[in-house]
Amino acid sequence: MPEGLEAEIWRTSLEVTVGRTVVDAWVDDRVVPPDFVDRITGHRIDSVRRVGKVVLIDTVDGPTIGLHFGMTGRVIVDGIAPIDRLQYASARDEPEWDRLRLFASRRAASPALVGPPAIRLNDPRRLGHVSLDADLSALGVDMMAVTSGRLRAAIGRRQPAIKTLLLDQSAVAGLGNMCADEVLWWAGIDPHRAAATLTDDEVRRLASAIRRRLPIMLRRGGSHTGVLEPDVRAACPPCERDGVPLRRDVIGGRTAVWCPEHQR
DNA sequence: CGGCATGTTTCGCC
DNA sequence: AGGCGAAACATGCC
Repeated sequence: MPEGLEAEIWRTSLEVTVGRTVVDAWVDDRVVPPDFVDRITGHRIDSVRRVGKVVLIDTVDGPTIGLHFGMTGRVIVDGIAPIDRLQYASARDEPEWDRLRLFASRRAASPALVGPPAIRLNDPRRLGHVSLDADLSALGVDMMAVTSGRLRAAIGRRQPAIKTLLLDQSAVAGLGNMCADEVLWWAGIDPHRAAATLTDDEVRRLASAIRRRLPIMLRRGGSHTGVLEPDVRAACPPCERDGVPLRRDVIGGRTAVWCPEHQR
């Protein structure tokens, strides 16, 4: 999926739908609960939230819709895609990739007045899904609420590589593969390091990198706007900090890009 | 054509 | 029991 930053961008763009009433929905029932249309039709959108990488749409006296994006899911609001192209997904907008279409109106249900969908979830690979009243209690501290203390608590005595821990949504919710590499680069920590071996100072640096860099990447448009942007990840040029060639290693089944000179 | 991809879940093996 | 890695999922792109 898109990472938490993309979810946050979509959450913001979905705010224009607050106050509208869902008058109809179309679903791909392979990734949407079978009773979705019945349960959601007629309910007014109350608020839009983000938890980790999940966008939540609360309805008045109805269920909370959860949008889970998988690797290639994206949101289109009133025909506008806030993120036109995901790095590793298609630039095309194929209606057949729609998994959810929500039709909404500012009045109570009157299908005759309904135009194009207010909200579309478009996902070529179909690794995403839609939930109703999902249980998100297993998620760890949200990426935007990380502090050194909370990060230290999330690490505990856990021995997996720190890169793996940052991707574990039950430890820290919202970081994905690109942001995890990015904050480790800024913190100067080798992604292979066993999480529990990080010193207090290293945990502080990591928490600080998360707090400082995420808002910057959010402003720039998402997870792909860091030092380790996609071109850099693919080519592994010299590190912009110290000139030593970047390296690629598979850690926890995911490609990690890092600098062997300043990340220790 | 082969390999890889901003992710999550499941399965089998220590 | 618990942790870890590989595989599976599904499809487009380079």
